[in-house]
Amino acid sequence: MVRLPLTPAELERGQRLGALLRRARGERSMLGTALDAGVSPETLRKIESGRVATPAFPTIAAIADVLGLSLDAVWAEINRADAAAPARSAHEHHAGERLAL
Amino acid sequence: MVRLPLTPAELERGQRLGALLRRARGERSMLGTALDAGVSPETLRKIESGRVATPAFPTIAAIADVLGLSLDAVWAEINRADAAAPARSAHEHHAGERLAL
DNA sequence: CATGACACCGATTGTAGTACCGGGGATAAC
DNA sequence: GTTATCCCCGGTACTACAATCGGTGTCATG
Repeated sequence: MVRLPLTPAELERGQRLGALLRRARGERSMLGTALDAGVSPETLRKIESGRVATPAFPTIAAIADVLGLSLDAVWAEINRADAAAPARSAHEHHAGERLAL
Repeated sequence: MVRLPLTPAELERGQRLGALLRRARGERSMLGTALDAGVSPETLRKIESGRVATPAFPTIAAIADVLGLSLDAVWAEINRADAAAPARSAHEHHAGERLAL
């Protein structure tokens, strides 16, 4: 394979990521949030709607920064319900447990 | 534009990200680290060598997880020397200051 | 010397992220 | 009715990532 299609588990994690960001945005406008984060409003909308499952690290970091979210907390949260679905490697042994800051 | 080419600032940030990860890996083998994180060894090598400037959020999160790194600390660190280079939006006002958990 | 394991590199392939362009709907103000 | 703002959506375009396949070099071991 050259670029593995996203697994169902990754797609669901993308959904949780989007829902988390939308919740954290609260009353703020999507447009202003996107501009403050330095990303396109369409990009933010696609991430929030879960249509972009694995966004770039700087993109999520910038958005989390604007929303006052901890990246570690975000990562831990969206992996909460992911235990039963092995990602792509048989080496997967314990993901989401070394999050202490 | 449709998909802006990476800016020099983003490329340099990618270099810092790679250097940081390589430093954090220490004596551990690149192969084992990549497999533990569930990513391809080539992918980890490209990230560490700075040839992939904006990796996916889950990719960096998985690697940081294996290395015991805080994502917030990583993001803050690689943005340290980035103040003089405006990213892509004039809205950029203060990046890397809301990292408290 | 040969073998194996590890790191590095160049080239290639295919999917996916980012962003722009319209258009649509809903609300509120003038 | 018009204007404005905000959110949502489908389609499109271009770049970048993720991964595989060879090949090269090194170092340790047999």
